[in-house]
This record gives sequence, C-alpha cells and structure tokens, in this order.
Amino acid sequence: MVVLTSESITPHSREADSKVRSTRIRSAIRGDFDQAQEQIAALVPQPLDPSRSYSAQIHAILRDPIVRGHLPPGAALSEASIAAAVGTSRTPVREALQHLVQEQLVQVYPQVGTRVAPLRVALIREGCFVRRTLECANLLDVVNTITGAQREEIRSLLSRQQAALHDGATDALFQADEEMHRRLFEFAGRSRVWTLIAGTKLHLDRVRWLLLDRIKGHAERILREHTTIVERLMANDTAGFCSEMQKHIDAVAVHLLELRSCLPESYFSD
Amino acid sequence: MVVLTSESITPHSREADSKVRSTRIRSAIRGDFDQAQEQIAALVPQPLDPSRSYSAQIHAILRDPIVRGHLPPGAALSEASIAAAVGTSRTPVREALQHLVQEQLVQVYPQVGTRVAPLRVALIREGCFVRRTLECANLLDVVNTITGAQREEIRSLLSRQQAALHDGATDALFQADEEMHRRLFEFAGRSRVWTLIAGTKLHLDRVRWLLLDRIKGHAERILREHTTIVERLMANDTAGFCSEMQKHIDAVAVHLLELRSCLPESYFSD
DNA sequence: TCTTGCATACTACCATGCAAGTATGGTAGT
DNA sequence: ACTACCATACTTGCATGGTAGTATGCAAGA
Repeated sequence: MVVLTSESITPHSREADSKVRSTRIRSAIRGDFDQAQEQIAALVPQPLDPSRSYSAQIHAILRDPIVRGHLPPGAALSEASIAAAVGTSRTPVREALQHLVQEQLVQVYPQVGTRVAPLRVALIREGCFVRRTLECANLLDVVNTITGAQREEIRSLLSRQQAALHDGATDALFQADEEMHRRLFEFAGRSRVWTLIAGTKLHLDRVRWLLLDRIKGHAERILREHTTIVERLMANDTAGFCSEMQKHIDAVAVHLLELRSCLPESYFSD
Repeated sequence: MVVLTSESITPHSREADSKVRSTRIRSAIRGDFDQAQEQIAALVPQPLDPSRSYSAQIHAILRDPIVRGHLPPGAALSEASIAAAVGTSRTPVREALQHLVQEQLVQVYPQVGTRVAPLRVALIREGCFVRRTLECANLLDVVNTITGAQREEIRSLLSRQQAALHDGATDALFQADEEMHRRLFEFAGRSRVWTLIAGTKLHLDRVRWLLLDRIKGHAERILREHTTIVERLMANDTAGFCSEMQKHIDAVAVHLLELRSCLPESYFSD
C-alpha cells in the first residue's frame, strides 16, 4: 500500500494546490472501502437506543475499536457504510465522525473519503510530555492533602489491577489504571484536568493496546510499574514518585519505535 | 433572569428525570431567542467563501465573539437564526455548534435551545493550572537549548506588544502575546502541546477580554508582567521565570472573583 | 505496449423536510 | 382572581435528496 504522508495530503483543505497532488497518492486514499461495511457491522453490538442521542452512541461505537486497534490506521470509514451498519441515516454518523476528527482519531478527505488516522509520533511524544508533567505537578499538591481513606482507595485500585492481571482481564486492568489516575486528580479538585488528559491519552492508549498484543509480558511490566508508583506514593516519596511516573508514561514513546519496526509503515506518520 | 445552574439542567441528557425539572427553570432556557437573529447577523463580515468548508467558517464566525464577550454567556444561538444570518442551511451551522460544544463554549439543550455557556469557575481555575504547569515545564527545557536568534525573536515579539499597547491596539497585543507563548513551545518541538493549551486558553481568554473592558489599566498590567517574564528569560533565571509566569497566568483566576461582583450572576457557574 | 480520454461509481458536503419535545400565551372553567 | 388546559410557535434531532469533486476501469488511439 502506498504510504500516506501528512505532507502530501492535508485533510479538509480545498486549496488550489490540491489539484496538483499526484493521482498515485490520491488513489491510496480510496481503495478498500468495500470491505468497510461488514467490518463496521461487526462492531455494532445491538440496535441503538432511540432514547439517547444517535450521534453520541455512534461516536462511542467507533472510538473504542479505533483506540484498541481493531480498526487499524488507514481503515475506511464511509458515512454511508456506517449508516447502513448501525441502521440510521448519514446525519448522526457524520456528526460522530466530526467528533472523531476533533479528537484526531480520523481524517476526512473532502469528496474522497474518511479514514482512521495513522499513529502520529509527534502527537504521542508530546502527549507523554503533557501527561507526565501534569500528573507530577498534581501529585505534588496531593501528597500534602491526601487522607487515610484516599490512600486506602488508591491501594484498593492497585489490588484490583493485580486481580485483573491474574485473571488475564486486560480490560479491567486498564479500567482500574484509568480510575487510579483520575482519582488522583479528583483528590486535588481537578477533575476537568483529567478529562483534558483523557483526550490526549486516547493516542497513548492506541499504542498501549498495540503493545499489549505484540509485546510479550507487557501487561506484567505495566503492573510492576504501577506497583512501584503506588509504593512511592504511600511512602510520601514524591521525587521517587515523579521519576517512576515519568518512566512509566514515557515508556509508551520508547516502545513506539520498537512497534514501528514490526507494523506496516503506513500505520505511522511524522 | 433566572439563574441557570448546572445542577438543575444537564445539557443533552434525555433521561427520564428530565420530566421533573420545574417549568420555571426550563422557561429560562428559552426566552430571548427573538433578538438572536440580528445579533448574529451583525457578526457576519461578508458572504461565506464557497470554496472552503461552510462549517469551519461558521465556527470561526461564532467562536470569536463568544471568547471576546460580544456574545455574552446565556445568549441564544438557534440553528435557524444563524443559518438565516450566514445564508446557509442549518446543516453546517449545526456542525459548527457541535464543534463549539466540544470546546465547551456553548451548551445544547435538546429540543429547547442552544446558548453560550457561562463562565465556569472550575474550568478557568483548572485551566490556569494546566497552562502554568505546562509552560513552566516547557521552559525548563527551552532555556538549555535556546539560540541567539530565538532570544531575539522573543524580544521582538515583546516590543511588538509594547508598540501595540502604545497604539491602544489590544487585538495586536493579544496576538503578539499568543505568538510569544506559542513560539516557546515550538522552540522545544512541542507545537501540538500549544494547540492543546490553546483549547483551554479559550476559557481564560473569555475572562481576559471581560477584564480588559471593566478593569482600568489591565492592558498595562499585562504588558508589565510580560516584560518581567521576558527579562527573566533573557537572564536565564528559570526559577524567576516560572514564578512570574505563574503569577501572570493565575491573575486570571484571581481577577475572576472580582469580575463576578460586577457582572450578572447568570454569567457564571460552579 | 503504452498513453489518453471519458463514462461511471463512489465520496463528502450541503439543502430541505419531517418528527418529537418544549415554552408561551390565551381561554375556559372554578 | 386564579388555576388548568390546550393550541401554537418555537426548538433540536434525524432522514433524505441533490450537487460537486474524485478515483477507477475500460476503450480508443498512438
């Protein structure tokens, strides 16, 4: 497959220079839209709930498989196919796709097609910076105010992770992980900061799910790191906490390179 | 006008309990949708450019006046009115509004109306945390790698701010300010971190524009602080830089309280 | 064999119409 | 005077149709 570089094609730009793009690259944008329909249809769990917004439900249905890698970078997402798969008109599908565009999970090429966005190395690298910076800064405040009950809650979330790993339930492991980090922000009255991070975390999670499938013992490593981090937290060792947290988050960026060598180059960009 | 509290009404929730909301509060949601049309029409500079996406253009047309306070919190934004004002159908207007919803600048109450979101104190307070944390952390890296030319660029952006203040051009002042901060991230290869911050900065800017109108000498104070910050940067005094930057950004949160006393309570939330 | 041109089938974008839900103002009944 | 009710005029959510732009594959020509 021809590589889609972000230099050659800028999504949603109708500028004059779009005329001069080579046909060779353009043809890479279209292509396998045919298999899209059944691929999407398999993701729809059940008929949509008419009492809730269709757009929101479709957004959720699409986002999860993108982040988890079931819809790989470059996968075609045509409005009509998805609409047929979920059983609605194209309108709510379109709104869901626009939402995903803003999250930078898909790219729309006007009049051409919509595709799952590649893994953008720069986005991931900078996402690591944002996460580790905000989480460390937040923790410096939390350690001064944390209560015994809150300590206990964190500890219990860690043991939930251990149990999940033991059962091989990576879903539950990730969920407990997410909740642990979120709670640390809520302890400092910063729940909205976490929702901000959650937006950038989407891109880090795309890498993490891929790593989980390809790299042996990855889940074990995650849990080991979490354990170390919580130990530092319990010991009020903020410096140690920050350095461990930093290593833990930046591991995504480090392993990204390794991932790049065993996956199609078209999965990546930047 | 009746206060719209976020506890009483959750946007875009079609849950069963929506039936029990009191009529008194609901009636506050609708109301002055009549004056919306001409209010919006005054904001449209010229006919839209058909060669670019209508949605994006409408989004830009609406966002600026919201951030600047020309469309105050609570202002009605009905799809039909805006569509008539800009001369398109409701579809691209709808997409622009959805975009603004994601930026948390407007709230949509299904089947009731769409309004400019109030100034959310928590969002602003936590936005300050995000900005000061990321900007300080970024600068710790920048000071080690900054070149002479980059130093000169920052200095020139500061003098552009001085010139703008002298001319009373607050627009140009804000623009140069924004570019200065953005460049500091680009120096470290983190342009995407800045776009992330720009999203939270929207809410801080809403406060800043209001302050600029109400508080005498506010522009002068901003420039004074910028000057101090750049001085610290030039002197490689990173600790001083961070503390000044912190004061500068947190000033928004501090003055927010003061602003709350001289503006309708309905402008605020949380 | 290779290139060029064109019909065709797709795409996303936008316009329009309908449906479901909600606030408002007037009216009938108490 | 006051309350309950209902017609009406809004709102947003969704469905559908038309349009401009793009890739593809075939056919005609060099």
